[in-house]
Amino acid sequence: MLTPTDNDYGTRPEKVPERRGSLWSDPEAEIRNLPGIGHKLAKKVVEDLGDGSAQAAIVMVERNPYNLTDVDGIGFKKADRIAREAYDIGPDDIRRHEAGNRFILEMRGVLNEREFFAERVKLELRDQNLKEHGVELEEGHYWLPEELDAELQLERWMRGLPRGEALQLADLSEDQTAVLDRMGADDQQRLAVRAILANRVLCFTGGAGTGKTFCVAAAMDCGIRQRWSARGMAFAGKAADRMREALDAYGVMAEATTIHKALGFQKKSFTVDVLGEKLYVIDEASMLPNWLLWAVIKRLPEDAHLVLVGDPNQLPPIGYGTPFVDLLKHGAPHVHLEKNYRQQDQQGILHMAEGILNRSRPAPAECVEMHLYVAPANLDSLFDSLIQKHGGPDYEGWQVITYTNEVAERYNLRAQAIVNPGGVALFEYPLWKLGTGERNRPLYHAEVREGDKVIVVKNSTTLGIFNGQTGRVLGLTSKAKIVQRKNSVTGHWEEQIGDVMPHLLVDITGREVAVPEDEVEKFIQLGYVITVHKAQGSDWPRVIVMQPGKVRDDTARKFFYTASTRAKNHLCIVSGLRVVAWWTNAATDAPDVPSTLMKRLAKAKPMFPCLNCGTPVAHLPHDGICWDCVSSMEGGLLVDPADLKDYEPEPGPEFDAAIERNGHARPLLPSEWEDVKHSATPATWRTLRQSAPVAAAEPHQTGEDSERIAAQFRALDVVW
DNA sequence: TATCCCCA
Repeated sequence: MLTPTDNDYGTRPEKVPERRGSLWSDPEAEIRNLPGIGHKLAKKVVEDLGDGSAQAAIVMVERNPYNLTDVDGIGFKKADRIAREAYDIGPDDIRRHEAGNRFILEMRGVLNEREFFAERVKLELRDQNLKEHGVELEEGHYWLPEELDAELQLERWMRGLPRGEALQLADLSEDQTAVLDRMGADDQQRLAVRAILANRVLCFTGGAGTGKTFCVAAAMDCGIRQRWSARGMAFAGKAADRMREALDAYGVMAEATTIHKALGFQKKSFTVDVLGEKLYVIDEASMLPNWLLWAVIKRLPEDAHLVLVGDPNQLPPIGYGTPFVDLLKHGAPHVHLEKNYRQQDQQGILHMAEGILNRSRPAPAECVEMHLYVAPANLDSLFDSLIQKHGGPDYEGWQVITYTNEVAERYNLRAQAIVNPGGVALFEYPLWKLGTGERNRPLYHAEVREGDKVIVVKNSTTLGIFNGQTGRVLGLTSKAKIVQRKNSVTGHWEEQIGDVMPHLLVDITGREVAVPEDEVEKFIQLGYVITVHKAQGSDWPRVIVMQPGKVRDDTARKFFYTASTRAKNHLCIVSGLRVVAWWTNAATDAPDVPSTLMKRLAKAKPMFPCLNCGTPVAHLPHDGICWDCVSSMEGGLLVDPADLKDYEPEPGPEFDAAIERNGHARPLLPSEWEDVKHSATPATWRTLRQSAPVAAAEPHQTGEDSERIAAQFRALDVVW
C-alpha cells in the first residue's frame, strides 16, 4: 500500500528495462524498478544505503531487502513487498521477522505480550519461534534492545544522583558578581546561577517568559569566568539556534548546537565518544526521549555539570520515555523560576495558562478572546474575521496554531486568501492531509505566492535555516545552486557549484535565503497556520489557537498550555466545543501513570554505604565511592586499605581483568581508576557486602543547610 | 491513534 508521503505520483522512469538480470550496467534503474520505488526514493536508497553508490546499495538490498527500512520514507510494508515480490523471501524468513518485530516497536514503543502478538498477526508474522528476533523480552514486555538498555542505564544513573535535599549553591567571585550586575540579574536569577554552578546535575524549570535562557546565559558566562568550558545543546535545530543567539546577545563565549551535532551524528550513529566540556546546558529538555538523554549522559566527562532546562507542562517527546519529567518526579536537584517577566503586562494570558494547568477558570481578560461553541458552519467566517482583525502584513506579529496538520493546511489556504490574495504564484506543493483522490494523487495543492508568510519545515545547514523558522517570500532569482558533495578522496563534505536554476528568495529572520527550485518543496510551506509542535519554542505578539474539536485526552492540556503560552500580548481561542466541554478538554491531562523508568526506580534496591563517607546509597557509581565524594575529591581517596579486606565485589570477567591489572580487589585510587574505568562497568564494581566496615561518616550537607537554602528560595518565590 | 526530531 502506498502511503501519503510517497509523493512520487507523476514521474515514471523513461526507459523500462526488460529484465533485472541484464541490469548490472545500470544498478540505479534496478533500484528504481523495485515495486513501490520511483525516481525520488531510488535516489534516497542510493544515498542512504550505498553512500552514493548504486552498486553498493544494490548489494545491501540483495543481502537483506529489509535494509531498505533504513531509508527515510520506506517502512516495513514497502520493504516487505519488495522482499517478497522481487527477492522471493518467504513469510517466515528470519530477516523478515527481525525487521517486522523492530518495526512494530519503533511505532508503538514498549508492548506487552498480547499487544505485541496482535501487531505481529497484522503483519502476518506467524512463526512463534521467531517472535523475539531483533527485540528483547523483559518481564512480559517487548522492547527494542537499545531502548531497554537506555532505560536501564538511566535508572542506574538516576539512583546515583543526589535527591532533593542535596541542592547546593556556589559562592560567586567578584568577577562573577560583576557579570551578573552588568547583565542585570535579580535575586531569583542569581540563586539559579549559583545552583547551576554548584550542582553536578540540575533540572531547571519555569514557564514561558520566566527568563530561563537569561539565567542559563548568565550561568555559562560565570562558569567561563572560573575557567570552565561550556556548551549549549538542544534537541531541535531552532532551539539550538535560539540559544546561540541568546549567548551571542549576552556576549557569552560558548557554542550552542543540536545534540546530534555535539555528539557527531553520522549516518545512524554518534561518532563522539567522550564530550570535552565542563558545563553542558540542554534547552527544551522536556523534548528528550530516553535514548537521547542517555546518549548525552554516557558521554559526559566525570567532572562535568549538566543542566536540563525545560517546562514539564509542554509537549512530551516523540520517542519513548519522558526522562525530564521522571527526573523531576524522582527528586533530582531542581530550581524552578516562578516569576514571569514577559507577560507581566498581559496577566490575562498568564492566568489563562495557569487556569489550564490548575483546572480553574480565570476571570475574563481583555487580552484573551474566547470564541467557543462556534457552529461548524460559522468556523470559517469567524476565522476569516479574526485574520482580518489580528493578521496583517507584519508576519512576525501574529501566528495561528493548530493541533493537526489537516487543520493547518485547510486554514493556511483561507488565511492566504485574506492576507495575500494577489501575490504572484511561484510554486505549489501537495496538501496530503486534505485527502487523496484517484491514483493516489492529492486532492489539493497550495500555491506559494510572492509576499506569502512561509515556514521552514526541515533544517538545512547549507542554507542556514531551521525547522520552525518563519519568513516572507520575496520572489524568484536565478543562480547557480550550491550543492554539498562528499569528496571521495578526503571523505569530507564540500560545497560545490551546481547547475544554474531558479531559486525562491525568502526573508528568514531578516536574512535573505535562496532556496533552489528543486528543494523548495522539501523546505518551505505556507506559514500562516502551523502545528503546535512547530510553534514550540517561539512566541508572537498575537496568537490564534484554532482547534475546532476535542484534542485527545492525553495531550489536550499540554496542547492548550503550549499553544496559549506562545502569545505575548493577545490570545484568541477558537473552538466548536461548548464552554464547559472546552474547559474540561483543555484541562485534561494524561492520567498520571508512572513511566516504566519510574516503576523501576520505585522498586527497592539494596543500599550500600559509601566507602568514603558512609552514607548509604542505592548505587555507588565510582568503585564504592558515592557521587558526592567523587565530585569533592581533589587529591585522592581517604580510605584505609585495611578497612577494605572484607569487601567482595561482584565476580565476572571484567572484574577479573581489572584485578589482574591492578593486583588487588580493593576500591581504586583515582589514578588507578583512570586505567580501568573504561573496561570495568560500574555494575561490576558495585556489589559490596552490606555489613562491610565503613570509614567515619561525614555527611556532605546537613539538613540544616538544605533547610536554610530552601528557605532562601521560598522567600524569593522560587520552588525547588 | 495524532504529534515529529537529527547530519556530512
